[in-house]
Amino acid sequence: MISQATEDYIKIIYKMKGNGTVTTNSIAKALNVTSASVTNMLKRLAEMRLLKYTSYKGVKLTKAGEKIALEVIRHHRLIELYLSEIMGYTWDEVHDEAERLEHHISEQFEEKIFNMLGSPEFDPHGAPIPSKNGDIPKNEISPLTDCAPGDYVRIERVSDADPEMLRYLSEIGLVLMVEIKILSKEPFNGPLTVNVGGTERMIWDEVAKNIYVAPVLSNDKVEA
Amino acid sequence: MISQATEDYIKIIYKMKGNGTVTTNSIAKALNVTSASVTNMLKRLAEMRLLKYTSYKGVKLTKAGEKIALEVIRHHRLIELYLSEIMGYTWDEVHDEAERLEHHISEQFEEKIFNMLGSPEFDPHGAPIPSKNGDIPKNEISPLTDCAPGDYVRIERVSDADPEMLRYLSEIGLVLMVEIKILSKEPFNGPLTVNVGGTERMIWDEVAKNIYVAPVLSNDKVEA
DNA sequence: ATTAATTTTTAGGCAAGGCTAAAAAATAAT
DNA sequence: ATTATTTTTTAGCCTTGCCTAAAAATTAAT
Repeated sequence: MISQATEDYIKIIYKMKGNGTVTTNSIAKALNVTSASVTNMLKRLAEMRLLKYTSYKGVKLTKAGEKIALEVIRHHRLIELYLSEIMGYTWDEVHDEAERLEHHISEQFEEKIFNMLGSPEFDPHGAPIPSKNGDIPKNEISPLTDCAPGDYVRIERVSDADPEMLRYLSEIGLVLMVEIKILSKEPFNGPLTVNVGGTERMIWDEVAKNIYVAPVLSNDKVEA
Repeated sequence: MISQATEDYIKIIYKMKGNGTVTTNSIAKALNVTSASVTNMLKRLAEMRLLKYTSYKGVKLTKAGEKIALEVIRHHRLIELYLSEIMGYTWDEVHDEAERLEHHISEQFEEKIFNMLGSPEFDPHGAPIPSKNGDIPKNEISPLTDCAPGDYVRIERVSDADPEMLRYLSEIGLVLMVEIKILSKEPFNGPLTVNVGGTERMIWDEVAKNIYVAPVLSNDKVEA
């Protein structure tokens, strides 16, 4: 049996591999443990052949490790969607519940909710749900912070990490699939002003960082 | 935070208090650990004031311990019912899944499924679901083994421990709420013959032990 | 009432997964 | 090219929960 701690380490390492080298320190921060604990654990995970670990250098998941990461992430996102779609959770409530349950559901449970949800590809925050064999649904998105005045975009994904932030976002109407128009943008990571459903809103960096968008073609149908 | 091991010990102790003294050995057998491990754990649980423990004598849950037991059992039975009613599990599949999940759902999750199920009182095997404040729904049932020829009874509860047994029982039509007539019973724990939906069946001790029934009044409505 | 059998506890260990404090390595700054 | 700083690793310790083997207590049997 594979422990919860193991799954947590593997998952976080998988998630961090996007932004540069995965260091002992960064793992420690992400998991809220000391670096010493991380070094210790990395050695054991390397023993189990879930990752390659070279002292002082860094860490890289093996195929086996990546498989586990994707399974856990699949669980997490399916559960989030299930809680939201079937059980009436709001999108700020699903993360914490999923974070625990992801380690404890059976394959059967996974299959059942996958079918009940109609083979979904994205979770309530727009994150892709890895398929059973590890494929990740693609969608072309870019950070809201990269937008320029005049852009007309649709919100395709938000970070699920901070419930407070999610509540704030729904309050001001920034939910998935909403289309917004960028009105202005200040330099040096300054705030954007956008039009959301007729209302003008200001979105500063700390908020914008959590939002990913895709361009909307003004006359979708015609150009498709 | 209260560990899974703790919950498992407390739950099993609670369940065993019905049949006489709860001994170190009986706990060990039920949990599939050594007696030495049990002694060790009991000392720690006593420290936590979840039970009273006197060496060589026995063990008794405190109010606090009992509260935990009831919470875990409530979780277990609500989850079993949810899996069966909402997710389409069969009654032999629910126990194992519930056994894991019972330790990891939130209060919110508990409340949601409780409401989705319409404030249920019994799980798919007829076991009572303790209420939030620890009350246990009563129903008057007796072991099938206590029946006498001529009795006309309804199956009100079955043990959920053995999936194989549960599959067998459904196969021969012995499911909850089914009414059966006792045709004969051999002495010395010998087999019973019963009439189940028109078919005559033989039920021997090992099977009958798992079944609990309540008498059916031949003309319910009139006598009620 | 002893002896025999059973049950329970003690003693000592082990693996997971944390921690702190100190040492060592790598990186940055003069 | 040293010195200073930051990062990482070692070393040693702790708790939880499990184990085995031996000792002690209890219960059963003569």
